[in-house]
Amino acid sequence: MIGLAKGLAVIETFTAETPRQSITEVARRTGLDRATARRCLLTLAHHGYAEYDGKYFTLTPRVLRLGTACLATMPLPQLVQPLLDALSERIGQSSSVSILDADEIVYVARAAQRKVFSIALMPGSRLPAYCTSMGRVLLAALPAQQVRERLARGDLAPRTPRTLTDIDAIMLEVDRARTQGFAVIDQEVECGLCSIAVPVHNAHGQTVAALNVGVSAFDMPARDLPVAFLPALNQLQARLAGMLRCL
Amino acid sequence: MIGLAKGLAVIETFTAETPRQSITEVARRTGLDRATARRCLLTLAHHGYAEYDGKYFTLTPRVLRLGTACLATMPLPQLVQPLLDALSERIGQSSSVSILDADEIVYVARAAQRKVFSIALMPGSRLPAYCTSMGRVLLAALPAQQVRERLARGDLAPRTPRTLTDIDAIMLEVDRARTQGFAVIDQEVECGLCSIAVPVHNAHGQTVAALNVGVSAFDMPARDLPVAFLPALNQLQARLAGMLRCL
DNA sequence: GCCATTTGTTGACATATCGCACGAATTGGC
DNA sequence: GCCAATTCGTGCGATATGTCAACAAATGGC
Repeated sequence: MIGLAKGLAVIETFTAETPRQSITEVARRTGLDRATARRCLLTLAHHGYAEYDGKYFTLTPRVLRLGTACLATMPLPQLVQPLLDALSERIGQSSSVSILDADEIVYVARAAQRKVFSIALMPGSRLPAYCTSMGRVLLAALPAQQVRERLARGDLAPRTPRTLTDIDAIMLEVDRARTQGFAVIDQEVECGLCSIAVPVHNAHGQTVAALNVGVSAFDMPARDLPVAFLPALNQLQARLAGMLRCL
Repeated sequence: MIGLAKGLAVIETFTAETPRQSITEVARRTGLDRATARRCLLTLAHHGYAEYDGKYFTLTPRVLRLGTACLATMPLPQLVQPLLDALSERIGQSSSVSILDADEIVYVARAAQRKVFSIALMPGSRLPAYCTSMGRVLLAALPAQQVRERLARGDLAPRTPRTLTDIDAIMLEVDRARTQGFAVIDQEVECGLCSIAVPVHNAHGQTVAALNVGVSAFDMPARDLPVAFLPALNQLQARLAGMLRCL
C-alpha cells in the first residue's frame, strides 16, 4: 500500500505558505517522480480532495474530514471542554488541553478568555513542544533518550529572544517539569506570554495530555504563576484523572 | 492510484461512534476486501497515522495534520477571525463563518459569546447545509438543479420538531435566501437556537462563504433577527468583500 | 525571435498490489 | 469443554500501478 503513503505525503505538502502547488513543486517536496505526483494529485482531485485549474492544485475542505474524523474520535475534547470553560471563567484567563504528536503539541480543547496570542489557537492547532509549557510536561513523561531524539528531529529555532534553543538546557527544564510536576514558560513561545502546565494522567498513571493556563506577562510575572494557578490546575487535573478511568 | 482513495476512505470510517475498529469492521464499511483493508490499516500504522494493539486500530493525532494543512491553506480564517471577534463583542452574540462542502457546511472561523449550542462548534466542525442559515445561503449560490442533487444525496433527517425535511419546502427557503440576500432559521438545527446568515462574496461576486449570528430563541424570536442584526452583518459582508479582492 | 531550461504528458516494462481462497486462531453460546 | 461461527493472517495469479525515458509544450533569459 505504497500509494496511500505517498498520497498522504502529497497532502501534507500543502501548507499556509504553499496553498497552490504545481505538479513539479509537489514532486520536489515529496521526492516522488513527477508522473507519480501527477497521478496522486489527479486521484485526489477526482475524489474531491483537491481542485485543479489546469496549472495549480488546491486542497478542498473535504480534506478536513480526515482530520476532524480523528478529533471526533477522541473522547477527551468533549470531556474536558466544559471543565475548561469553567476553569477559564473562574480564573479569568485562557486555558487549554493538548496532546503530544512527535515533536509538537496539538490543541484538543481550549477556552479563550482574552487574546494574548497573536496567532489564533484552536483545536487542531500545533506548536513546537520544546518551547511550550504543555510540551515540556508532555515530554517529561517520556524516557530521556526519546526526548532527545524528538528534540533533535524538530528544529529548535528561537521564537522569541528568550526561547531556549540548547538541547541540554531544554532537557534540564524537562527534568524539572518531571520532578516538580508542572512546567512554567516565560515568553519563550511568544513575547508577552507566560504559561504554566500540568500533566493529565489516565487510570494507569500515564500522561495522556497536558493542561495549561496562559497569562499576559504584563498581568503577572512568570514566577508568580505557580502560587496563583497551581491549586486550580491540580484540582482539575485530579477531576480529569477520575474521569479518564473509563478510557 | 487507487490505493490512495481506499486509504482515505478507510480514514473516514473512523468517527466519534467508532473510534476503535477491527479490520473486519473497516472492510465492511469501506466495501474493501479484508486483506486490502488490513494492508491499508497497517500502512497507516506504519506511517504513524494509526495505532494497532493487535486487535483494534485507532487514529493518531498525526491525521489532524492532513486537515489542518488545509485549514492553514485557506487565508479566509485568519482574515475574518479578528473581524468576527469584533462583531461578536459588539452585538453580544456568537458569530461564525463557514464554507460549503458537498451537502455540509464547514466552520472555518467562529467567535463564541455564549454557549447556546449543546454541541461544541469549532473550525472544522460540520453541520448539514439544509437546516442551517449559512447552509441555505451557500446553497442559494448554486444552480437550483445542483441544490436538489446535493439535498437528495444527504439524508434530511429532522434534527428538531421544526426542521424542514421536504425537499420542495427547503428549495423554497433557498430561493427566498437568494432573492432576499439572507436566510433565517428558527430552531431547525437545535431547539432554542435561531440564526441569520448572509453570503460573503469575492471580487467576482461569487459566494465563497457565509457569515452568521446565532441567538437563543428565548432572547429574541426569529422574526426579529433581520432588523436586529442585518445592518451589522451587511457591514461586515461589505468589508470582507473588499478584503477578498486579492483572492 | 531564438535557444536553453523547465514543466506537463504519454507509453512501455518491471513490479507491487488486489481480491480470492484456504488454514489458523479467536470468539461466543450452551 | 466442545462446536459453530467469525475473524485473522497469508500465499497465489491476474491486474493495475510506479518508474523511467522520451516527447511536446511552455517558460524565460538575452
